[in-house]
Amino acid sequence: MTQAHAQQRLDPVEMLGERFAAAIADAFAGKLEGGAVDPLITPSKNPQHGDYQSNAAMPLAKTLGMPPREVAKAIVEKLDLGDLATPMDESSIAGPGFINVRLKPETLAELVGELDRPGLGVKAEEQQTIVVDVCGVNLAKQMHVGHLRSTVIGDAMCRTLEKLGHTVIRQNHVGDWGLPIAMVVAKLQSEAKAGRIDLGKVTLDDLDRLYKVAKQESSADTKGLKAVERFQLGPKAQAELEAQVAGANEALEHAKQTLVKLQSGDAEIVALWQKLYDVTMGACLETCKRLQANITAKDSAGESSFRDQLGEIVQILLDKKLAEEDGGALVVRNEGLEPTLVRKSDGGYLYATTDLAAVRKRVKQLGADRVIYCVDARQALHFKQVFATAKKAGFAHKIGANEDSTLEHAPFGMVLGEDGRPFKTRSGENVKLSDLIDEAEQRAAVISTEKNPDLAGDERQKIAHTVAVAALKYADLSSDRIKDYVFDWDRMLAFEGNTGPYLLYTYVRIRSIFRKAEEQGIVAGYESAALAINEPEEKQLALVLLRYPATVASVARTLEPHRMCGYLYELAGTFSRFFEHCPVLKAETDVSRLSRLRLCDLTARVLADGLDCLGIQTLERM
RNA sequence: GCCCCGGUAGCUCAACUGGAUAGAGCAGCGGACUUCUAAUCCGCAGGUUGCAGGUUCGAGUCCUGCCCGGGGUGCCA
Repeated sequence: MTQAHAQQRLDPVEMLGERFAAAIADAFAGKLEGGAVDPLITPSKNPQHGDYQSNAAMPLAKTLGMPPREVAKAIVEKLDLGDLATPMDESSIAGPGFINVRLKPETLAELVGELDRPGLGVKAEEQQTIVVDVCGVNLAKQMHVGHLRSTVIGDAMCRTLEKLGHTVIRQNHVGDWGLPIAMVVAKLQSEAKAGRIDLGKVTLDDLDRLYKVAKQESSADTKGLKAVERFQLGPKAQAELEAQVAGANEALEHAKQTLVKLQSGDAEIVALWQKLYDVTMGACLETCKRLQANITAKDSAGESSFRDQLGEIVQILLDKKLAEEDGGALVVRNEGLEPTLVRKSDGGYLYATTDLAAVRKRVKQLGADRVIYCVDARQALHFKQVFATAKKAGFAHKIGANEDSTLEHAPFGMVLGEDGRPFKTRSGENVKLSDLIDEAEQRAAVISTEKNPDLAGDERQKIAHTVAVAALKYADLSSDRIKDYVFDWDRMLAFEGNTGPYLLYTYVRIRSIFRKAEEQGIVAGYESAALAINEPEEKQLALVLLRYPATVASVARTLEPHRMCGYLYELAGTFSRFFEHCPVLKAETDVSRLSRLRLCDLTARVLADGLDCLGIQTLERM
């Protein structure tokens, strides 16, 4: 038996699918046009209906013009499930034509045994090179909850894709270029010259503050001025606003000049920019590390790295007659979309231009078959425009490929506070990601002290960190990413419900069994013990375990990590019920004890592997 | 104005992309601990899936039109 064949036998859905497909082809030979019929096998929701079911009869009834139960009957008559399942007959058909299957206990044991391998049954897919846009920090800005989502969700996608054998390249598209950055550079320069800031000691907090000041200073209150003029609010108000507007225009002009210097490689300005870059990225990568997100310096690919290609990109668009002039600017028009601005009337480029260059690099240089953007949902229109334009311009065509690489936006919603408005501090500032992690750790330490006072201080700190990060990340991953989600400390750190801590706790309980088993000297030999799936709780556990490989695949397909969370939560719950009803160490027979130990071990490994897909680490104790 | 995304139990969320009686957790009520870590488990109660039509053997899921909320919308990124 080949490895591939051994793997193929693993998933009951596929195994049953093959048998059902054969039965359908046999039963309706000559009556069905065009290829194989999907046997529509799915695990049964309700154990009363069996373990698996085929829903194929109903849609077939339509094309065949027969009553669905007749179709089901004809399928069952031709069905050869061999020794996989208990015998099938008319009583296997229910409702409008569901065909219910119950696996034999021995078959179930064999399948679980096959799952119990190093890869846990996860099948390597046809290998692709996949570029994932993650994190997306901006220079001189603290990371906030928006970056948390891109980082955590993006990293989870990457890990899941890697688990399936793909080559994943993370790209942190750092916002490190353009007028806003030049504004901060200009401000940093003037502050340093005035002796108000020490360039050797500058922190991200300093830069964040300068950013806000600079932005404030260079945004002219022309609306205010117009209002004052229109409503004649007095010479004093008018003079103040005129001064503000004049000052802002001056600051803006200065920033533009700084940008020109930066672009032309002025040594002093470039050094200041480099300072900005180093300070920001140092803090960003440190935060990624604390979050156990696998994003490092080598993944950084800032907007600045495309600065010399923007003219060329636009030239290609012109050569291909895709870009046209409109009001002095250059736009690309795509069917059903707003025009995409790729060059301003003053000759400057826009973020669409940079993103087009990035698509080209990712596909042609990095060799991406699939490019995924884990970015805020508000960018949806922007990405539609970029993708459409990139495809027309040939930027999405991988060298030697037959078709364009897929470009996908995996959007996520906002993080809201308990009041339902964007998550901010009381004073209306964005919450710093590093502060968020600090607070999560403090809260986790308090809870840990309450629940398990015997732990040593340093172990508690370690546990608090792991639990805090798990709670924070899991909260972000466990609901459908497209929706906004409500940030709630108590809920994410709760040990009941669909939370990180609950899953960690389940894992810890299993590990505890093995410590105890070792103390009692009864741990040997469970790895290869015969599995005895007899009790209903054992059976349910086995059935849930078998769904793991398909779950990994579905997360990779849909880019929805919350499916993994839902699965792991169900696994943990099913295990807890098993654990409640089926004594392990005190099992009645040696055979049963070893079998259950093996189930425990397998469950722990699936939990750990699934959490690893999400970028969450496990613990031995908590 | 146009486009995109949401609307499911009092609250926070699921529902394997059209399948059987819409499921969890919290909050409420009632049970099970000299434990394999009770940070758990069992039970009760809680629903016109925003509204109205339509397609289908079957709709929370698909199509149309409304209502509510959020977001986006050529010279910021």
